[in-house]
Amino acid sequence: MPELPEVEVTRLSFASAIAGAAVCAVRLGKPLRWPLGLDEKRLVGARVGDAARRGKYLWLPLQSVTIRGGLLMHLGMSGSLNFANNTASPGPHDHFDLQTDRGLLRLTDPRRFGAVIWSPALDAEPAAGLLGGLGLEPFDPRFNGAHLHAGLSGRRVAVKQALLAGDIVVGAGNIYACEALYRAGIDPRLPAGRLSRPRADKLVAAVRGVLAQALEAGGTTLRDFKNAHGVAGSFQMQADVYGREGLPCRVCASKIRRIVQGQRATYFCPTCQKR
DNA sequence: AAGTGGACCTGCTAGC
DNA sequence: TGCTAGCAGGTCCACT
Repeated sequence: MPELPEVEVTRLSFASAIAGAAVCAVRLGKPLRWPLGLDEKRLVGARVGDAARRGKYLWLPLQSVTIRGGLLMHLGMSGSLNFANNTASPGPHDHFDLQTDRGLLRLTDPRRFGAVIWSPALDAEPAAGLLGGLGLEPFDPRFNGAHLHAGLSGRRVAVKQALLAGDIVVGAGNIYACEALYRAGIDPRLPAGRLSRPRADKLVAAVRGVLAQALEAGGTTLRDFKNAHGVAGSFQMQADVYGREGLPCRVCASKIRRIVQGQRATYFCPTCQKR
């Protein structure tokens, strides 16, 4: 489900409401991708700080007299967070509850590819080892044509897969990688190392543009994405290629094609996007 | 080192 | 109507 816009929309929808809250209880459901890494009772009494985001990870600082660190959360493919006052009893897919004096933060994740991990760090950067290989944030000014071009150079994988890998720039998942390449007029099959410097500039702008627009639309809701207040996103209405196999390109009316790259679906316009 | 494929888990949809 | 195969927004890990 969640690419950067969805994660950021989620963060923005509950961060200010939960900041300063005190943890009253914690409930764990079925196992997620990794264990919490701490006896959950130790979180009780901790104060919640300002929620942050790095890539598709959320960072929730927690501090008490006995602990100091935070929860690194990932929504995987099917996860979503809800923050509300009413304490409905947990459903079969609710696998993490953080009950606070200001409401219940609940992770719902049917496929359980998501994670909630305790990390004794002061911020998300050094947390766990999971963030180590991440590339730049897409809105970081250092993410520019030169950086992208250098990151892609020498790589023989398709540019779409290189974008998805997240070691150059984070945040663009399968939907937005397809959309960005379409906007930049780049064939997703182009070997990464063959992307020219001018086209790298275009791709940087396209990645930013697509993510910014999706952010504004509240993210993409293909089946079940909702922000922490249960509101769906609407970017899917604006997608030019993703999920539009066989439909006419909005620019040239060619049929949008679907191929598979690295076991993931890729959608593109065979006319507008060139090698 | 970079590239590839498998793994994790559940639910929904299309097709027979 | 009911079963099955295939597919889904992510990303780590083992292996070549």
